[in-house]
Amino acid sequence: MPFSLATWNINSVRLREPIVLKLLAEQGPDVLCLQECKSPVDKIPRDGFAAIGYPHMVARGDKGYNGVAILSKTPIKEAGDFDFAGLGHARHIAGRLENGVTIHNFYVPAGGDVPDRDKNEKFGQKLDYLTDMRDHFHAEAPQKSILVGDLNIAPREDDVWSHKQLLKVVSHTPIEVEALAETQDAGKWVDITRQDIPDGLLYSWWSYRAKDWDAADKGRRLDHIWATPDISNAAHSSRILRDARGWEKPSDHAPVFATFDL
DNA sequence: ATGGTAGGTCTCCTA
Repeated sequence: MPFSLATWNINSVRLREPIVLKLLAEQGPDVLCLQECKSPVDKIPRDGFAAIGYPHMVARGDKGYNGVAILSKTPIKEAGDFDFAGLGHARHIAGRLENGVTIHNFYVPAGGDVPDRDKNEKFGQKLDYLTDMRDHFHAEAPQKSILVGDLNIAPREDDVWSHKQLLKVVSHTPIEVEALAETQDAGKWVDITRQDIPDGLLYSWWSYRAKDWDAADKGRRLDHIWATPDISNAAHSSRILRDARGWEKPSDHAPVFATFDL
């Protein structure tokens, strides 16, 4: 049975309920993973999602920050949540589908503006978060699993609009790229988006601060879909729905999709 | 080099 999933940093699920509904109605992924819901779990507008065919949800939430949720057409069971780096933030939720696939939904800390942990505590927290992710997946090899989310790192030169100009910009510094690679290696995670689309510029985020995000096109690929080797061959049809960045009251992220024949 | 926009919330913090 093929099943499709999408991951989307929604930047307030309550404010953007209309475009979440639009995405679900028009694209119909079986599973939608959201980050930056910025809502307590009991205030997520789940009735609206249920009404159009997504009655199942697992989620974690903080009051005004962070927050992750997995919406599903079919039943999904909670399968744990991590508090990496001991931040006490709602940045991860895992769910298990009836087909036995485990989905990890992450919102990795953005890391502040200065890429130096001595001058910027947030950057240290980001690196610590990635170290704990790495250690976890090293200690316990994930199987039949998909890891998605806003990982807040654009690893490849063609994942950013200018590799050279972003080398010292948080999200594309060599130390972050290395930390992400170590996390990926520790779980033997396969980057599904780049497995399907190996060549060319690919972005999932464009700053709100650009005058004309579409024309300037100064994007970064911060949002990822990874899978374990036992199911990575089943993946296909990856895409990024750039159109959604231009919708009414948009998120600054576009949703990333993949399909798995399982 | 700087400042630009957006969301949430006990007015500034986070991205």
